Amino acid sequence: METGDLRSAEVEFVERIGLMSEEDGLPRIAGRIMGLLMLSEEPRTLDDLAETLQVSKASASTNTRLLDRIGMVDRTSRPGDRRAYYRIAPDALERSLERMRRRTQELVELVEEVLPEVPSESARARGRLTTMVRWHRFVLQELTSLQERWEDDDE
Amino acid sequence: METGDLRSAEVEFVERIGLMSEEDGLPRIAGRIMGLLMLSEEPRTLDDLAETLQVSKASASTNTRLLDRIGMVDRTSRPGDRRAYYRIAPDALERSLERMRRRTQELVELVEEVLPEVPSESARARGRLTTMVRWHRFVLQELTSLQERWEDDDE
DNA sequence: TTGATTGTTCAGTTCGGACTGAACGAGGTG
DNA sequence: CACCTCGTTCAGTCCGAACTGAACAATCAA
Repeated sequence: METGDLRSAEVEFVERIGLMSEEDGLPRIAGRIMGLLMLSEEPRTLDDLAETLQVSKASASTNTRLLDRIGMVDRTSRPGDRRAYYRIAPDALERSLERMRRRTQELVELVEEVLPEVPSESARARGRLTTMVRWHRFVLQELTSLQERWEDDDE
Repeated sequence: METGDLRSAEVEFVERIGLMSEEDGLPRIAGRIMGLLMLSEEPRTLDDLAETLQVSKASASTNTRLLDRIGMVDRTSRPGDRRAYYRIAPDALERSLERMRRRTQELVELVEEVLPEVPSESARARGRLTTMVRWHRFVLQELTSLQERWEDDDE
């Protein structure tokens, strides 16, 4: 088990990723797990994660499951070993973008739903909302093409 | 003062924007203010916002100031009137993108700082981190070009 | 069977940000 | 001056998410 304490620069990195994740709406521990796994040469077990990050096994379990569910980490395994080994999902970056796209899409739908309710006398409001829809649709489309270009370029 | 209660579809919209903002790391009330101002034909005073949203004036004040600071709303004024009138900043959409760019930039710097600390034996980890930097740099650059294309296209 | 090992779930606590009431400051008006 | 109006700030409360300990599967081994 590749445990061992982290060096101070690594601790710092893990904490900063934890804080950034919080701003993203993920629990801090989930972020710390991501940070640690980014730095890890080998996948890590639940106990390893809990011990290295000094959090309870319950938290480690809850948060790895969360990260697994949203596709940010993968569970892997080894022959003759009952434990699960967690690693950063190979497509984690794409998943992040995917999450962003979904959020943008949600906003577009929300605005489109309210638009018919805004009286036609409210010309400024209607114009503003219409622009919002156009903008977010544009962003949505660009994010998709961006990803395609990356995938082409990456190989 | 263009007060008056909101219709139910509008209340629904305002609440949903409030919830989405929370996921973005903004207070719910800040989001509700954004939602309300999106729908408003005229700018609104602090008292108007507080009353319509049924929150304290203190909250309205704190959150309009927050939104003003991050450039999402504007304070406007009228002759012979001491009050401030708040509206969605005309460049609010660009500001959102700006915020996203800053966050991406921060992440790039963070990873670049930790990379030299990762031992050269950790080939997988180093490769992963390097790809992360490349990806986010790519996104950063694309977001900028995206905005330029929008601005050209918009006129 | 008993006893480890691994992981999940749940009840309860903790902690921090959001929100409010109230006091205050800064201007304006009579 | 006294008395508004408008807005900010601060101390304190409240609420909910995050986290933990402990109990509980489930699986394997002896």
